[in-house]
Amino acid sequence: MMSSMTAPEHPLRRDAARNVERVKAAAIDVFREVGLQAPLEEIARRAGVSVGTIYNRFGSREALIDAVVPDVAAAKLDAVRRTAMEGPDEWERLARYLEGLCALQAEDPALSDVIARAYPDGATALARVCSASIDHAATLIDEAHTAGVLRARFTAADLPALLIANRALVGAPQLDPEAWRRMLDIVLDGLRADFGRRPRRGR
Amino acid sequence: MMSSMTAPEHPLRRDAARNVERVKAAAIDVFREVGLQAPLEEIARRAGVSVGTIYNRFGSREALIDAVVPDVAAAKLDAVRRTAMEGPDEWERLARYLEGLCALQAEDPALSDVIARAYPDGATALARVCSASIDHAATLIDEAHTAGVLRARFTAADLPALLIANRALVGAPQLDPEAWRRMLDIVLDGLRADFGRRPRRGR
DNA sequence: ACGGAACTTGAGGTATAGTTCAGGTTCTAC
DNA sequence: GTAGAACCTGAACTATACCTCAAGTTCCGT
Repeated sequence: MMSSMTAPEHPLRRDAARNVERVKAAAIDVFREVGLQAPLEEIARRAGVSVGTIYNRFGSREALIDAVVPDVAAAKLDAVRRTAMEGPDEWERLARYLEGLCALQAEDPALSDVIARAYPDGATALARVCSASIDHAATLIDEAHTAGVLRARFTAADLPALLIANRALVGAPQLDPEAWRRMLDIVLDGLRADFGRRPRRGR
Repeated sequence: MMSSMTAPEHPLRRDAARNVERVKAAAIDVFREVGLQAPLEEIARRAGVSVGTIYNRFGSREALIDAVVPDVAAAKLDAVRRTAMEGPDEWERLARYLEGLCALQAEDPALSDVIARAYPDGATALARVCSASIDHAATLIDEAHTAGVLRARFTAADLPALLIANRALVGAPQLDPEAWRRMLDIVLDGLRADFGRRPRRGR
């Protein structure tokens, strides 16, 4: 259950504390369903409080996101990380990590936004969680380069593009829900070190 | 210059005709600058008329788009097609066509929407132009398959995903303006027929 | 040069969503 | 049991953008 560690500024009145929990729970649900830009009205409705209460308790959407998303995100990102690290070699670990991130995006709009860094600037706790994930990916990328299994031109700086692109795919209602996976397979093939391929770029 | 062939229903009054042209010109500009979801108010402002006039003359945003975008889109798509057809072989023609489409998306938000099929359903003339382009791509894909230079699993059905993903890249202000090109290079490498690559998918 | 059809205007109504705050309610310490 | 702080509510205001229509303006044939 894990007590939600928001510093006990001045002990909240009991009803207020209860509302905070209700709002958090509702926020998690709604964010998961529609993404981080979900209307606060909907969260309030779901929590059985008025919007005013959300502003009273959290101050802003950013703060609500920052109070609610980092824990969830960290847990899921960590699960992906752990799974990926079971890969037998540098390539497989990187590939599984990227695949894990993309799969997370496909199954959870909130995480899709998080992973593509589509969240308000003020969410600093969330930014921290995100950085950790990116750092980890950067490490995997380095290791893959060192092992010579990753195309040389691909760097950690190209990661956001991959995740932003995938966010568009998983969020496109017109596409087959598995479309992202086919694209990712193509990208992963493109990412492997070039086994005697002539470089493109005729002009 | 090419007279804009909108059937002369009942000959428009001179001032009205002039406004139609102004609105069209403004719409082309604004769509190019911000995409097909541009506020009609902005187009009206730019044309020096009121929104009412746009509705009077075109009836809806869809109709305005359909009156203005297909010509422009057809011309640009055709240019890309022609350039691509100069490629020396099946692969090069396909690669250049895809690259051309993506480059169009990068330089023109309106076309980015068109190419990713992000326009209202009612724009039937535009849909026709789009279909032509997709048909052409499908042909290039077929030919590449026949020539054995394209990974077997990639079909014309995967095209929209590529273009939707690229739209996200060219529209992401946080990314390097050349990021889409690096991703595309990776994808193109992934698209080439597998020269003795072990297939992925360990699990 | 004028009458009426054609055209334009822009304010107003709709809808979505954010954000605030005066006033009413509820809790809790005493 | 009650005072008063803490809390909550929801209407009100802001902003964006769509779409409409009554009233006013412009054009053009005669």
